[in-house]
Amino acid sequence: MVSVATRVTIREIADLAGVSIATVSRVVNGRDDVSEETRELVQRIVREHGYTANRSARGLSAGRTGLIGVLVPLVHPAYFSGILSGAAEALYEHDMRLVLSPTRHEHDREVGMVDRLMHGVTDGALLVLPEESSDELERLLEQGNRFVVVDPRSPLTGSIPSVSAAHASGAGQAVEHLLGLGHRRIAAITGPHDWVATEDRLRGYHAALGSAGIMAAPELVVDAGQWEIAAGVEAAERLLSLPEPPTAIFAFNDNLAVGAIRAARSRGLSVPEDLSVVGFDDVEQATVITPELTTVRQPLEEMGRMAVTLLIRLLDRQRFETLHVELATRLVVRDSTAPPAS
Amino acid sequence: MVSVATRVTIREIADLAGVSIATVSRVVNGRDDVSEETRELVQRIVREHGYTANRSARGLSAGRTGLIGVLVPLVHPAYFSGILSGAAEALYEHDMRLVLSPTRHEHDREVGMVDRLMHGVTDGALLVLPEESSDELERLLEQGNRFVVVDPRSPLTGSIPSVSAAHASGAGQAVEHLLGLGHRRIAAITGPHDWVATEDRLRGYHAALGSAGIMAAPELVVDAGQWEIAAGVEAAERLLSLPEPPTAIFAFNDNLAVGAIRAARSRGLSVPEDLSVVGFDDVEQATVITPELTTVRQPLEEMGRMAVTLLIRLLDRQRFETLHVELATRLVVRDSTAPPAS
DNA sequence: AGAACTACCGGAAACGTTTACAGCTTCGAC
DNA sequence: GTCGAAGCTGTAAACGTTTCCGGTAGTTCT
Repeated sequence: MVSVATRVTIREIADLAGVSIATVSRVVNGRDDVSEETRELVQRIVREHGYTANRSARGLSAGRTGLIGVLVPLVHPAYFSGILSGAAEALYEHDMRLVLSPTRHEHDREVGMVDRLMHGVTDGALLVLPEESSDELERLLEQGNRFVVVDPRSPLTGSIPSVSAAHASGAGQAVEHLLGLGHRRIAAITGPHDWVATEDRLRGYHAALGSAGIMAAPELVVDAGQWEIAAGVEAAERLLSLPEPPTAIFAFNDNLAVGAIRAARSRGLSVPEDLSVVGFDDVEQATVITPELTTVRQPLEEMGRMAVTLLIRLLDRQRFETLHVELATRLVVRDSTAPPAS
Repeated sequence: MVSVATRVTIREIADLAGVSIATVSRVVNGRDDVSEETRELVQRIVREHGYTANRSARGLSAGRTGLIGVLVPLVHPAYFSGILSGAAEALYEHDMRLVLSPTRHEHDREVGMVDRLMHGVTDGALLVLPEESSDELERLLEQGNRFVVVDPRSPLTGSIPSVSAAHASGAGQAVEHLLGLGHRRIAAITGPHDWVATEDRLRGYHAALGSAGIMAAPELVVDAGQWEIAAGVEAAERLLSLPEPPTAIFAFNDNLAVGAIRAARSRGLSVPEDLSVVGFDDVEQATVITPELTTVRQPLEEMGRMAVTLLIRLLDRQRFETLHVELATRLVVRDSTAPPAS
């Protein structure tokens, strides 16, 4: 019963096949300088014994571990799970694995973590919503670390590879949808103003209004300052107590939209009859609340997959041509929007 | 710009400190057979150069990689993210890392994955909600794999270490709460009947009713067969169209509870005035819906942490006396419950 | 004063791979 | 019939640690 389970090594496979370990290694790694019959023989033995190369040994010898670190703030579960699952799946297809490193709140730890993570543990990393400044990231890159930023929080300088969603275009779609329904007084509840997501969505909002020939009223744009429900409630209350309140609110994420709906309800307004609300993100909760939320879907899984693709390319060839990828967003129309009351 | 960034090795630290690599290794690993002054000298140099042991090398040499795998079905994001973040944090405190392996739908892959994961990659694993039968798990254990099961889906036989939530006690609390409000016709919407979670919660439900001297009416227990919202809607509709409908529903998870609320609302019943609803899990969504859901909180983070504790004990060969840990659940009273209409 | 510890440290062998290099065939061309 | 090239394979040197084993110096005991 004490099967100590000492795993089968390349040595044993080699002996069994009557070849050298070098040959086994070549077969396992798909090199092409092996004769067809040797290859088949070795492959059969490998299969029969369920041999897989010891990753530590491979890591030591070849300098690549097949592990990718993912630094992600666990505070946004609904958001990060999409990215993670996309990334994990894409990595799996390359026989690589994902090492999860939750970046808690403490900033100072973060930059050191990338560093530590890389050393002898992972070949590269995905940084999701990093706190780091562009400068710090640039420095990491120059030190030879290989990573891709997913959904940068601050604008990035040229050479840092990144994947993000088409914030502006998504915001545009949202506003156009509301315009199409006949709304003219369309408010915006924005997130923290130093986030790329906020700035780009704001740009999209203004652009859409502008090309419909509408001047955005400054009092209709309120800064929630965060992404949480409570902030959404508060911002919406400000909007709804205006002398001439909006007939529609575009909230810059789903949480804020939920807050807006709550604020409306507590004033006796019903959504969407008296007020239309659009969110952004399309997290799971969007379909849980009533009415189900019209919102802009971020392609989270796809972002994860794309980030992996970029990173692997980065690791293979040393030079990286495509630096920044922006993935399309799409408006999902549900029940929280309708033509204005009048 | 081609700073190849060759990391500092133990060799260099040793040279710098004028000692052998063996001594550096001892210091770094906190062995006690090093003189105080040598230790301090080495520690200073290590700190100055930011040296960390290459994990691949350590893994090869010592047979331990400091990585543990977590097999988790990514289909339940709200649920797993709590466990993951608890586990990751606990691991971090032991300077270990978490390798994420999403177990998609394909069952056959799962058992092989544990196996593959262990070999030269991780020292052990956490299996969250495994599909495997107790027998298969037992076999894995005997092959020398070290793992802890988190929230077993099927009942486990003796020797498999596991962490789970106090399903029965939580269910009891929920029912007692409803009884305390004055409810007598309390229905249950159960999950898939072969899950431990379902069976235990059912046991708690019956026990609480029983000790209040109430015989559970069989027609008040309906099997949703899954954990999704749609199933909850359907089950609740069956309950509400009974000749003598319940005044309260205990749904076996939050999704089902959301479904129940929807079903009630679409019949013109309002929650909690006409119908009380209690959920189970306390996922993020519970606070998003209106009314906010009264529900039984599972200590997800704590489960993750505890699983790590158990696993690390298992790896250290400190023989483990406690095989199965059950963590307490706690009723969180919010707005979806109230005294019956009378 | 010698023996027996103890505390500390270094040498060197492992750990399981990858890969540069060299060696052996075989074959076509001259 | 020799030469070079091409195709295949084996040898052995890395990769960066941990840890066993042995050695030296100092200390205590008898």
